[in-house]
Amino acid sequence: MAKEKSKDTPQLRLKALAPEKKAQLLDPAEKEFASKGFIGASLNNILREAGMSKGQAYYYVENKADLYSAVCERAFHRLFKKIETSEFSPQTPEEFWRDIQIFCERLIVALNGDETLSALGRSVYDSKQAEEALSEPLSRLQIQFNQWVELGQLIGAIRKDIPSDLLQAILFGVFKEIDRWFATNLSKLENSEAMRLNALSLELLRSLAEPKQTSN
Amino acid sequence: MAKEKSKDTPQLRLKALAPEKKAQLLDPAEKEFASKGFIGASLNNILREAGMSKGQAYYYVENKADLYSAVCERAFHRLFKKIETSEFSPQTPEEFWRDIQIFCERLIVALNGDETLSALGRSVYDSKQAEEALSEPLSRLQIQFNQWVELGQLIGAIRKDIPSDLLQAILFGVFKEIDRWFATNLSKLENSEAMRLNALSLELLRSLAEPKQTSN
DNA sequence: GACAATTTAGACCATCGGTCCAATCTTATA
DNA sequence: TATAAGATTGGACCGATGGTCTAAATTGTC
Repeated sequence: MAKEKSKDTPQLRLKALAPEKKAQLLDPAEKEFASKGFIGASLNNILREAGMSKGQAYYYVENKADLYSAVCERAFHRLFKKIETSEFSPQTPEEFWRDIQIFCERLIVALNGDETLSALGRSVYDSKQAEEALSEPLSRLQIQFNQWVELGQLIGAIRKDIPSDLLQAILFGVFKEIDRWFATNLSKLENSEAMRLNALSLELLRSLAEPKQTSN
Repeated sequence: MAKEKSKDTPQLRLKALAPEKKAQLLDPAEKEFASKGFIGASLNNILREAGMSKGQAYYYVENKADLYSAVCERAFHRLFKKIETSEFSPQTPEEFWRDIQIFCERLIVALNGDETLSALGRSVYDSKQAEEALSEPLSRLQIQFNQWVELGQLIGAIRKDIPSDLLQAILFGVFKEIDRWFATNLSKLENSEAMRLNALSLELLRSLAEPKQTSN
């Protein structure tokens, strides 16, 4: 008794599931979430598409938010496998910002090559609920981000006069708006103009984060 | 026949409604939207609270989004009556940014004095749907904002190397994140620190919007 | 082959925003 | 004042939503 097989939570059961069966649920879910957003996505639709009964799905997933989270985690891994982050250990502000630039470029390339992925990414902004559903993976991302910021501060690439979570929020906010703007306006843009704005955007982020020249 | 009394749309009927009856619907609605957000708010709840039947409510309001919009418009007027915008015709960048600062200070004071109002304001970020529901008043706001930006560009207070809608989105985004951060962190802050960060935030916005020193 | 544990199907639930129309209440006209 | 026409209201009803529950089917074990 009490075999402790520990498959007693939906999340663990999902993790232990055969890949093709996992995909049977997550693939249609990803398509639906990416195209309709978190709130607009219909669970019933997804299940119909997946050919799966409610009882079955809810055996592997806690609720809609949990399904969304699972979908996003999978997509997230897919993205990071594409980016294959190289080592990141800059010694000077110049190196720091060069590395950041390289990372951003890779990110952009990766996202451009996978429309579903980037649509899914943008779906985070669909609603508070979507953001809450991803609070766990997002906070992991934030920790990573924080390490970068701390490193940047250590070598003088990033200002110290703003609470780091506020700075972080601002940078994320700017990044988000730029991302959104490009997502809706890229098609109308000359290629050269697009590249100019791209470079400019990064400079904008940099100018926000850099220490003010006066002191510090 | 065809008397053209023109009360044939819910919006017009609502506008023509006796103030106290209008309040009977909008007051509970405002409370609900402010505390639960656009999506979380329950129409049935609001109607129960208002002591109003569905048929009645839908006679004065097109749908949930329309009700939300009406609530926000009313709150918006309330806010602007508090701010009483003075004339705005700066001649130099210094004057421009001073005026902006004055405006921001008034805005902050006004919002601090009305928690429901600021909660309602923040509810715009609840979801895409909320934003869409307010697209009309928001676009009016944007026109106003654009005029400021154009004026600022004319007198050299605002950069011209970024498409103005992108710049606008970025500034709004930063403003939003700062607002959010203060909303959740203000209580933990020393008063002097709060004031320092407040001034710093404005400088941040300014540094984003100002022309780069090198050229124009 | 028998027993226990895991897995599945899908009826069922409350609630949601929204529709509809018969009943009532106002108003204008004759 | 009687009546017809319009404005207003109540609330039953609708399809769809995310979520629950349980009896049955399947699988694993000895």
